[in-house]
This record gives sequence, structure tokens and C-alpha cells, in this order.
Amino acid sequence: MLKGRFDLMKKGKHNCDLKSCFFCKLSLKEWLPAIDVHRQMQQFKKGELIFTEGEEVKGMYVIYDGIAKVHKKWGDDKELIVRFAQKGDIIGHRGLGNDIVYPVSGTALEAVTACFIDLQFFKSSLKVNHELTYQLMLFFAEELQESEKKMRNMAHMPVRDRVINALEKIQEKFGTTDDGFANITITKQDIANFAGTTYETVFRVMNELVEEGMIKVSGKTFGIIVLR
Amino acid sequence: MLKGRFDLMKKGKHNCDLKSCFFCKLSLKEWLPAIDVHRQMQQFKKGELIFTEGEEVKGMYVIYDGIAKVHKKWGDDKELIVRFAQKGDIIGHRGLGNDIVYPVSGTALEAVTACFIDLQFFKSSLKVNHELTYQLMLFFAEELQESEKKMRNMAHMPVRDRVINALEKIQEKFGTTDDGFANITITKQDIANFAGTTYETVFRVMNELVEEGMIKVSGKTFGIIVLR
DNA sequence: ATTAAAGTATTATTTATGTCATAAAATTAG
DNA sequence: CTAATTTTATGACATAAATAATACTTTAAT
Repeated sequence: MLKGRFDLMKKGKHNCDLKSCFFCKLSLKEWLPAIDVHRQMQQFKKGELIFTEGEEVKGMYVIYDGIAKVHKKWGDDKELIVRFAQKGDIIGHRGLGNDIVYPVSGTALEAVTACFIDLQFFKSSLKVNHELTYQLMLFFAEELQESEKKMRNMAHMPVRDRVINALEKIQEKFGTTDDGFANITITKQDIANFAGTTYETVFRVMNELVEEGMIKVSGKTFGIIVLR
Repeated sequence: MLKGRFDLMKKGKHNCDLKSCFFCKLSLKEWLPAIDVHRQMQQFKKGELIFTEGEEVKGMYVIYDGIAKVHKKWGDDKELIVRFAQKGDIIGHRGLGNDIVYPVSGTALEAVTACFIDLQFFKSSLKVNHELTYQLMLFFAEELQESEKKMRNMAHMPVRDRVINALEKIQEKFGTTDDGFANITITKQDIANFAGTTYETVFRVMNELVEEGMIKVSGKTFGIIVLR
């Protein structure tokens, strides 16, 4: 009885119901007990690395709570943010492929709780759950489309528009609060890293946009009023 | 007997042996007759569009002969080449995903013979051939890695290095002839579109590289001598 | 509570790279 | 075979955007 309650508490710690996320939702119900055995809830503090570019791929993470950035470094003082992730998003899957190292890093932007699935088990899951594999394939296809669109923008679109784009994408991703701000706190440096430019340029452009009445800024968040 | 020879000739026209390409190789042998019924050999002249960005996705193409570029337009006089494709490569698969339109165009850089698989049948094939789906997923993962790496380069790497990179990638992809040239003829404009820059910059950089003895140029081809 | 570190603010300067203009050569099409 | 179009060649010029420099402010860590 006591032991039972203890077990419950331990499980209760992560609260994952084995049916909400991409991974569980697309797995056969017969497979869920296997997932239950293999999943591992992990905590990351704000600013902490979840996985590191260049390191051996250990597995995938499904974010249960918090937000993270997925980024790729350039030299030792520049980076490009490839994607933001929040509750329900899978990260680390870029580590799939022939190479056994992560091509990007994942960093918690605020405290993150994530469900870790080791690579071995993840691969087994793909072999067993065809729908999971199919949907993951489609997900990669979508991400590739996004990536190539952004790459084209990086090559041809002027910074100002890239910054606007970045702001739109961020607000779209994290939603809008009642008072019309993007539901996230984010540094201008990270906006710059996402838009593929420098802090100074983001600073300038955002000033312009505020003057033009297109966005509003308050501390480390912003809200889009009208664009274009 | 006569009929048999006729059939043979008709088949002979495309010469595809149903076991060389990605698609056939990863399909169950029981599925090959179905592929045989559905495949459709198509010809494209140099410069001809194979599929067009923004148009409804009709299906996939496996290149049987010739080379093509996969590109994404910007405005009406700029583009970014996302990928080159040659014999054995699949193109058009970027059309998979939620959206039903091609996110890119495919254009023959020299006469192309390709095996066309309509979308409907391709999807059925994925449902039936799990290994195909799995490998396609991995292929997308690889392409995503490539894309994000290039995107990061686009954001942070100086043009000169991007041009060098483009040349390396092209020569690596198409191989080297006996006399040390990349096994392809390609315009400087296309090199520029691949490197994400302008013709003039490619012209300038390639001149530099020739002067520095790092590459050699002959008509519409080039060869890398030493780099870095 | 007290440093240290990270983020913000701001302007001046530099430079890398795109744009423009023009002509010749080469390739493709009728 | 000739015209039309594409590709190459090249220099001058413009400018977008990065770099540098400096100060202040907020946030995180011991």
C-alpha cells in the first residue's frame, strides 16, 4: 500500500499520460508498455544544454514542459537558431541519419522537462510502428520545406524582412497573450540568431518597427500590431 | 513471338531494370509488378521544366539519365538552387507533406529521361513497403541536415567560401573526369544560384581562385586543384 | 549582498557584396 | 545560316549590413 503510493508519486512526477505526444500517439497501443519502460523524464535548467552539436546521438526528447532552441554554431561566437520547441515538440530527431552525431545543439530557454527516448529504443519503435515512421517521414518533409524556404530567404531577402519574418514565426509558434504580446520572453540576440543577423541589426529594425507602429515591445517580449 | 519482340522493344525503350533505383530496390519483390504497371518513362529537353514550384504535386521522378536542378524562386529574376540530381536520384519528393503543391521546381540541365511515379501510387507504395518508408525518412533527415548546414553557411559564411563550397559540392556530386575537371557543364549563373550569390561575385571569386592556382576553368566546366 | 556575466542601447566606421552598365562571345532556335 | 538569346567579361559605383566602441542595466551566481 505504501509502496503503491510511492510508485504513483514517482510516476506522477512526470505526469505524461502516454497518449498525448507525437511519439505515443502514433505507436500501437500494444507498444505503450514498452515505451513506459524505456521513457525517462529529465529536467534541464534555463540555459542548460539538452544535447550538443558534434556529440554522439544518445536519443530523442519530447518536451513535456518549457521551451528550447535548436541551434547550429558558427565559429565560436555565432550561431543560427534552426527551430524553437515547446510542449509536445520532439527535439533531437535531427540526429537520425547515417552520421551518429547531433548536427545541432538543443538548449533550454526556460526550465525544460522532457521525456527522453534512447536511440536504440527509438529505432526499434520505428521498425514496429509503421505509422510512426510514415508520420515522421512527413514531418521531416515539412521541416525540409521550411528549411529550404528559410535558406532562400537567407540568400535573397533583406534583413529587415527577415527580422519581421522571425518575429512573425515566433509569435505564431508561441501564441499571443491577452494583451497582444508573443507568449515568450526572448533576447534580441536570439531573435538575431534566428533571423540570421546581428544583435545590432535586430535592435535597429525593431526600433524602426516600433516607430512605424507595426510592433510593440515590452521588456523581453514583443507583439505584432500590423505587418505589411 | 512477334508480339513478344515488340513488347521487349517497348520496354527496351526505357531500359529500367526495376531493381537499380532507390524506389525499386527498397520495395518488396512482390510489389515490382505493380511498379511496372504504374511507372511511366518521360523525356525532358535541356532547359525544360520537369515540375513547377507552386503547382499541384503530380508525383515523383527517378532520373534515369541526364541531370537536373531543383530550385526555388525569389521574385521573378532570382532563384536558389537547392539540389542537383543525376542518374538514380529521386526528385519531386519535396512535394510530400501536408501541402499539395511543389515547394520547388525541377529543371533539366541537360536532356533528362526520368521514371515518373504518380503521387497516389507512390503513397500506396509507402504504405506497403515499410523499408522504403524508413529509408525515405532517413533520406529526408539527411537532406534536412544538409539544408540546415547550408542555411547556417548562408547566414554566416563569406561569399568566397560559399562559392568554394559550391564548387566542391558540385565536383563531389558529379565526379571528376580523367583530366581533373568536374564531370558537368554548368553556367556561372547556376553556380551563383547554388552558392546564394550573384553571377558577378562568382565570376570574381573564380578568377581569384584561378590566379591562386586553386582551381582550373575550361569553358563551362572547372576542376578543383587544391583547396584550403 | 556582491560580483560577474549577459543583455540592452546607441552611433560611427568599414567593408563586403550587390547593382549597374556595356560589350563581346557563344549557344540555341527558326 | 542568320537572328535572337544566353552566357561571359569587366570595371565603376552604391549601399546594406557587419564591425567596433562604449556605457548602462538587468539577471544570474557565489
